[in-house]
Amino acid sequence: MAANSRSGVLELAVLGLLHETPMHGYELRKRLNALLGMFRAFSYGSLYPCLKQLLAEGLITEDDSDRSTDAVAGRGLSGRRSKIVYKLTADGKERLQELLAQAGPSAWEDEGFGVHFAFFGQTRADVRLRILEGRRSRLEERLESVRAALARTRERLDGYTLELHQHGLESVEREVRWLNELIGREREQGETARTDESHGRPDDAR
Amino acid sequence: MAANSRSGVLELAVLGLLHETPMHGYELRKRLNALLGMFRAFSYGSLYPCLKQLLAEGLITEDDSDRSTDAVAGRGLSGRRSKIVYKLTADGKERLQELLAQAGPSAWEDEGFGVHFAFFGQTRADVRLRILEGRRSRLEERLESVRAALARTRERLDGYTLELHQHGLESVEREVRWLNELIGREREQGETARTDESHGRPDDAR
DNA sequence: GTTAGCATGTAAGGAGTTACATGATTTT
DNA sequence: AAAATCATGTAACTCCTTACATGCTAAC
Repeated sequence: MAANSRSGVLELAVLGLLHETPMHGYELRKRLNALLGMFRAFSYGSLYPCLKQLLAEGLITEDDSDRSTDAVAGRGLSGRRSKIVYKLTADGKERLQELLAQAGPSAWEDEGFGVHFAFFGQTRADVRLRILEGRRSRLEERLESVRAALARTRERLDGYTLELHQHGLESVEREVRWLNELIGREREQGETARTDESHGRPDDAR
Repeated sequence: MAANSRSGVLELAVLGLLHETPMHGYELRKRLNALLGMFRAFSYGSLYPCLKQLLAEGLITEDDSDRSTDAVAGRGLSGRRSKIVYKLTADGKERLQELLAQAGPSAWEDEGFGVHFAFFGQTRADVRLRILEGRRSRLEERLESVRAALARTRERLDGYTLELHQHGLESVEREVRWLNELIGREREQGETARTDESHGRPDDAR
């Protein structure tokens, strides 16, 4: 059990992308930043060391399947190819499933949520729901504490500080509404699935 | 020129708060996190070393002005008081003005913007405007690149990824609208001030 | 008198960036 | 053949957090 901690976020993102299709590092980084859009961006300085480590742990391997195209550019036995295409190993796929099944704080805190959400397509329905609910209650906690702080200090705040807090609150409130919608949809889906599965319509727990 | 780089964000926040009123570290941290609300939070592990360094640079000093209350708790000549109240020195005030006058990337990138905005009350009007405009164009760049990436890859995205990008885009668009409003107000104010100045009443150079 | 919270600090380390170094490939 | 951009990698450094260590002070 080489219980390893390699940031979590990057690992999940890399494994998730490589699961869809094998790629080399340079392309991986571009796809990564396109996928994460507004939420995050990684540099080569973090991506390559991560790949190196995943390789060392046997979660990914160099993909030699389409040598044909690379053989020309390859440098025989002497050294490195100019492109190194990585793909998941069986262990890597297992690890990915493990990461996708985690519905803890790492999945709903600011750093992790975007990445986990981006791979919801590969995530089990019940895990999706728990992550969405986890994030929602996390945000609601934050709302409460900021509202309380605001109420306490309202008088002695200048206009700009007030404006900042107002905008912050509204942003988070907006995200909560978004989450509510998503959660609603997930529950509907869940019910439909369960109904289809049984026949008429039994009950809906919750 | 001991051209020093101590993160910027924390330094500004500490100097800004201490300029309003002297405080000890523990209280400073609470005020800091209340002030920054949703945007950031600092732990003691970063605050105390920062205070230590600011002290070493002579930007802040221990404030012995209200000994009266502390004298009881103070431990005579032998050692530490239980509370260490810090205040700005003349150098510290100068440094604060320097930081508040900076209208560069550090002021409009994600990490810095919130803090700079929180101290807009102490910032010159022209600097405020440049920071707001800088942030706006930064966000617009981001919007463009994400929209472009979205247009390129729209077909092969699953629903969740699309949803994530959509929400991200809308959040940023919302912030841009907010900035537009603020910029509009700033310009109005600027004009009013200039009009007043040019004939009616003299000026108030802050 | 003991728990809870105020108050200060340090050491180790996590997570990532910047800047650099190097070379291959494509475009102009 | 020069310039751009693709591609891989490393070393040093930044900024911050966690966990620990310590003691005071107020409340119950």
